[in-house]
Amino acid sequence: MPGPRTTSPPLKSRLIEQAFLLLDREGPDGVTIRAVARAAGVSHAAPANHFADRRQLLTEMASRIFRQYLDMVATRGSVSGENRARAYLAALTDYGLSFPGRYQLLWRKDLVDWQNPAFLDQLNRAYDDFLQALAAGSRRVAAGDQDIETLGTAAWAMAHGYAVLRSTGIFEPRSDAFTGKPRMEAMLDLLLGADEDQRLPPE
Amino acid sequence: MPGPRTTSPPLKSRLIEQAFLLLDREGPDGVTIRAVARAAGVSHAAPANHFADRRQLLTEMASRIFRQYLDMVATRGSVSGENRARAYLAALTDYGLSFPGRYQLLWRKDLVDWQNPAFLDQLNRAYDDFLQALAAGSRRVAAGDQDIETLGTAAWAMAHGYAVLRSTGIFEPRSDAFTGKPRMEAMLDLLLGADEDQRLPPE
DNA sequence: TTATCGTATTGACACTGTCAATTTGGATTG
DNA sequence: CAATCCAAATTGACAGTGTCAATACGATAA
Repeated sequence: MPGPRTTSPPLKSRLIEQAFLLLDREGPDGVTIRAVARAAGVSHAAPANHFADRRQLLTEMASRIFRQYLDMVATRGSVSGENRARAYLAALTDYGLSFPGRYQLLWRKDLVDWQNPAFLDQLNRAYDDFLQALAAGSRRVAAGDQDIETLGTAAWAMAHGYAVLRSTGIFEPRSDAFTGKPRMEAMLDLLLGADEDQRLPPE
Repeated sequence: MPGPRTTSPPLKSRLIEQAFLLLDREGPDGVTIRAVARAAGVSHAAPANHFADRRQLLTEMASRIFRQYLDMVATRGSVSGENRARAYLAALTDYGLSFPGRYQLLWRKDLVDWQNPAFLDQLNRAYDDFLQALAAGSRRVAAGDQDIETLGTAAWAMAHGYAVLRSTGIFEPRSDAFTGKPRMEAMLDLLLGADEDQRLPPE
């Protein structure tokens, strides 16, 4: 039996596709059920068959966004040779600046259901992996005189905060005055140490 | 003649008062023009005489919130004796955790007009003061081998990021495993140095 | 008294999310 | 093949929202 012959791309995927276009163009508030339906060429109530409500649509989008971010981390880590912990952090701000709408959505608790088990599990798994990579690359943690969670929280908060503040326009993109490195790299050096776990030669 | 007999407190201040009640109870999205008008006991279009649109109301609220934050910084600095830079950072997360709705509003670019000159000026002035305090308390900056803006950006981003992530519930309130200090303090130690610019005895 | 002008009210419009009732069309039966 | 069934899409409605236009109100000024 040759499987169910799908007559056209299922509406659900078309809806999500259009929703992402709206998200990138107009931000989270532009993603209304009715606008998505219009963009997909269906009636305003058609999406209700695939998403219980607006929050569920946005939660599903957030889940995909997070997966996309993790892909970026994996790619970056294996390509540039920087250690995995730094890849997590640098990719976070890079992603936030490349896709402001998607990034903003991720942290809008009112629009995304953080209690969603799939989403929560994905996030916890990533954070644990990040902490492990961080511990492996830090001399002070290895020596046992530094709380890995404090370091991890500090680094994650810094990367996230920088992404948010850059995307609001409060911070300008500048380089460190002494090293010439991009600001984010210099900031990570401050926290993680410029001398430890560097893989690239100082050029 | 005993002065102009004001029949009742001016509507504008009553509106803002009710708006803050709504903000604290329901978050930024609960502050609708109509809800504020209802709470103040006037018709739905009455606020239009005092705020051109919803964005302007929320921008005015954001301005007051920022001023309130600066007051908290000043009080904290003069009471605890910690240096001014640390007071800025600690107060930021404290405020964010004490008033989640107000803090969330501050960073909602879609709801608050960051280009508002008064608001922008207030923010820049505070940030410059923060940088100056930071420079005064840092040996490495004083020695001239550390970009003060990188340090300031890192610290500000970290404090803001931590406030946001704590208020979403991603991070739990815990103490540093080695020093026993609150997490935020331990994080600041990582960045600013635990040994420099400490005013309080180690108890 | 009359005129004026800032302020509040009423009413409307286009938009939103969500629910109920209905239609549709393809697959699954008898 | 024809009858049935059922998921999926449509239509229509309701209560909200922000915002605009026209109106009514009231104190002050002439």
